[in-house]
Amino acid sequence: MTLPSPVPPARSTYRHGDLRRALLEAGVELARQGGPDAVVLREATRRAGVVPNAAYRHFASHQALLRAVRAAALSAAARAMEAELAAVPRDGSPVEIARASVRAIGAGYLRFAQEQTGLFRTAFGAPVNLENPPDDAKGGASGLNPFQLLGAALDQLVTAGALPAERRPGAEFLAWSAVHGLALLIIDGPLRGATREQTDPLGRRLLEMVEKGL
Amino acid sequence: MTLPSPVPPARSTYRHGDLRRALLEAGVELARQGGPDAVVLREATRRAGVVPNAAYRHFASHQALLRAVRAAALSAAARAMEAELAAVPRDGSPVEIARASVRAIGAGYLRFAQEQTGLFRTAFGAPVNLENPPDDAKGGASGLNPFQLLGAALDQLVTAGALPAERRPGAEFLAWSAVHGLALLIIDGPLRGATREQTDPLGRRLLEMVEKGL
DNA sequence: TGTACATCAGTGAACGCGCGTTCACTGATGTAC
DNA sequence: TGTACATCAGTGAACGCGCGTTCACTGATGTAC
Repeated sequence: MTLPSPVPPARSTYRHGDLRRALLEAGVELARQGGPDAVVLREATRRAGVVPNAAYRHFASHQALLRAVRAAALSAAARAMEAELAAVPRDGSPVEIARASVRAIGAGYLRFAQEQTGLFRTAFGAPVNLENPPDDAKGGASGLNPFQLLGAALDQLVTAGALPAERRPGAEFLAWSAVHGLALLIIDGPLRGATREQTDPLGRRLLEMVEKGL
Repeated sequence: MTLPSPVPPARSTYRHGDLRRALLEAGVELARQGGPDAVVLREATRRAGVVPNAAYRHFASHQALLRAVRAAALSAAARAMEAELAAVPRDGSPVEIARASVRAIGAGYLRFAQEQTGLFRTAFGAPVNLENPPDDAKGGASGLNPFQLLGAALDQLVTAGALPAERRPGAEFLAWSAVHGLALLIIDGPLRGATREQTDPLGRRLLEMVEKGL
């Protein structure tokens, strides 16, 4: 999974200037194109126009680089969800707004999975600990990670009176399961290759199912 | 991810006898312990007590071996689900039986994910084409693969009158999403390390949500 | 304002690793006469 | 029933690959006097 590196970025000075950022950005780009397995330390240094071991001035190991990339991917996901959330119309009853918010979270998640599959895989594909996210770039603008965003939306649902408080505990796991599962069906499973025209209605039906079933 | 091979199985004869089966079984064992990435051709030959390239008499490539292992994992999943299905009590209204069957499919899937995580990952972890399963070992006793088993249970639900026929199309994707998502949350996500006492109720609530929301 | 020096970011070369795969081979087995 | 021979399953040795990581180094930068 090693792609031909682009332009060896001619460096006038002996020092690079901001190698850590350059490596991280290269790593994110690799993840975007090929998921977590494509985050190869040597390739990142190639893209930064630097010798392989130079990476060790800024990351203790390949794993450390991957962790940083994962954090960035998680943050990108959060931002995608916040964007969807921001588009929710504010005029309407609290219940309507709360319901629309939950749907927006789900839709944002699905959209991110489809449009940024590599980053999605990197953020959510393998062992992920959303309770203790890495320090770098925890969330989006709000500072919340994707899981916390969903939690907040569900709280809103309770406050608005659309979800009985006794059903709230654990509800994020149920909602997350449904949406995460559909995302994977679309990018890896039987729905691979389906068009947005086919998957969007499924997404809506799924969110409807969650709303009704919670 | 290469484990120390066990006993070099002393072979009296020059020929192995049933190397294809031995390689496949070794591959399945590797998958069981470490998921698809642990299915390493050389390690399988080591376990079969044979030189690496001997594998090429029976599998065209590493990929071909992996495909066969995946098929076996898929079949194991189908059998786990059928086992759960067989335990559904047959006395009761058709609606009750149909509902219990759908729940059994879901419960079997979740159980397989928790008890045979490596095989689960191998069967469902990465790109999977359940429409055209490989020829070897398509399903369990019934010959149906996991996805088809779910479809059959949903059909039963329609026949029994518990699910409006017009909601049937695509319903397998919704149900599968929910269960698949929860499985991943448990083995990879925030629910990793949770006990059965914690996850079982979540599984029940999830299946309840699906039933109500479909 | 100019010079000496410590710091430490990036260099250059090399490692061991296990992998999948190719080649020309050898010798056990089953078949035809 | 015995022998000659073709088949083809498993051997032995070797490949190139790209990876992560370690070592001793060099030379640009910022700071203290």
